Amino acid sequence: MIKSVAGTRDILPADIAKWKHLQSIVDSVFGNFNYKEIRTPIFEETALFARSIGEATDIVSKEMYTFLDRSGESLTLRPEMTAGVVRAFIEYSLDKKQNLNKLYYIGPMFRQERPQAGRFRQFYQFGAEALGGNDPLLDAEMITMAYDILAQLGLKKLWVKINSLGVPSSREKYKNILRQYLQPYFEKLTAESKKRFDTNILRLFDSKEETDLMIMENAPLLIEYLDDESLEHFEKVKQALLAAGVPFEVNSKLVRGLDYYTNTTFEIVSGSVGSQSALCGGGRYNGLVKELGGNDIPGVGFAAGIERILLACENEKSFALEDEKLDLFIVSIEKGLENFAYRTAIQFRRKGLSVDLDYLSRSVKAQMREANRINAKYVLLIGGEEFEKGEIVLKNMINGEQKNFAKDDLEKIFLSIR
RNA sequence: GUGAGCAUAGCUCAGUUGGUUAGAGCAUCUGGUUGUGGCCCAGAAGGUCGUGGGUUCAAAUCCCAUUGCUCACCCCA
Repeated sequence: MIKSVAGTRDILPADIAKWKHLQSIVDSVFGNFNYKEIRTPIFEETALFARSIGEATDIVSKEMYTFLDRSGESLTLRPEMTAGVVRAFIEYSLDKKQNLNKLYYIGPMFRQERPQAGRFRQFYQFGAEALGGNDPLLDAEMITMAYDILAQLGLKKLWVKINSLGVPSSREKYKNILRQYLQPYFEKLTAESKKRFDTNILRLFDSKEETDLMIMENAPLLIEYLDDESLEHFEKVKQALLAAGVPFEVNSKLVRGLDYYTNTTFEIVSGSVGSQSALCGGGRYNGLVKELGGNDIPGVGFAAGIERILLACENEKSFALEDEKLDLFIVSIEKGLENFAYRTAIQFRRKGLSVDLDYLSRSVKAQMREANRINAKYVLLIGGEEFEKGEIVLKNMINGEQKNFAKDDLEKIFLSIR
């Protein structure tokens, strides 16, 4: 048997309602904040991701689905969406059409990692990008939208963590200070952390090893080395979040793995999923548009993992959806009525009712069971004595009441169903 | 890439120290008087016990290999 590829999954009809529910909340919240949807290709030139996300990041160095197409060009299935959105933004000079572009997206992303709870190789994200503004209100707006969407899904166990990474120059200065602090302890670090010392020294803060944690206990914090402007920006973000009533905690150890972040970074974690607890993450990326060949335009954005969010919703039973109902099921009491049944079904369907009928030549009892199984609100019984008299029977499946109608008086039947 | 655990019916799982035709619940299907659902009752169908090898008189059960899945590390959404 051929099965779906590891780390990919099918969303079966039984699960679709949950996805649509989430999507409708996403559309409405982003719409209320005046964000416009953008759709970009699922694959891009490999160089786009290498330049934006960062050559040395895990995503680029070992997780991308990269392939050569038939002309020999290196293409990559998008591992995240910001790069593609910024590419489109530059390609179509969206900054010339309006000063501030507020965009959102929803769709599949691809990363070749080991699957585990809340982590897939094809996974869905929604997210937003605001390009063209450096206002801290926009940073706060991102966090607020993400929080509102999760809250509207009924999630409770949420923690919003925010931090500021400052501008690249102050961050580099700080990294040197951190290196100096760690130098004497280097030999005591775990093997994993020794590696991080070179690749991404900030990550040492979220090591899970006791010995590393003890060493990091007294390490200097980035926030103490922020330039005044970054500090002021961060302060305004916090004020705006307070104004919006979004609970948050400053976590000066919060580091995000993508190279392009500047100033604000944030993450919302859930206590209701496994160890992959970050439901969404994002931050400001003021150098990215320029890095990708555009003008020097600031940006801020976030992405959220839909599978993780739905997992949290499931575990918290955060929302319940009504069973789907069918307006009408048509039961044929005897054979030979196929054309009448079919024509009737089509007429009601074209009037906007959801209608189904038996395609398997089943007994009346089996047809009734089927009507019940699929939650039909009404059943139309055709055939038998009534049919010979020119009548058909409409049965209300909620209260069991039956009513006869002239078989060609579909308008009246339609009105009593609606 | 590293580590651990688990593979029995469509789904969730039982299966005693290896011992007859491998079970249950749910779901499915058929019946319970001619043409009427839900609840109830009766019955049916459905499994080469992941795959391959080995030990044994005898393997779902023990051993080895292999594949798949799950969870965790790394990292991230």
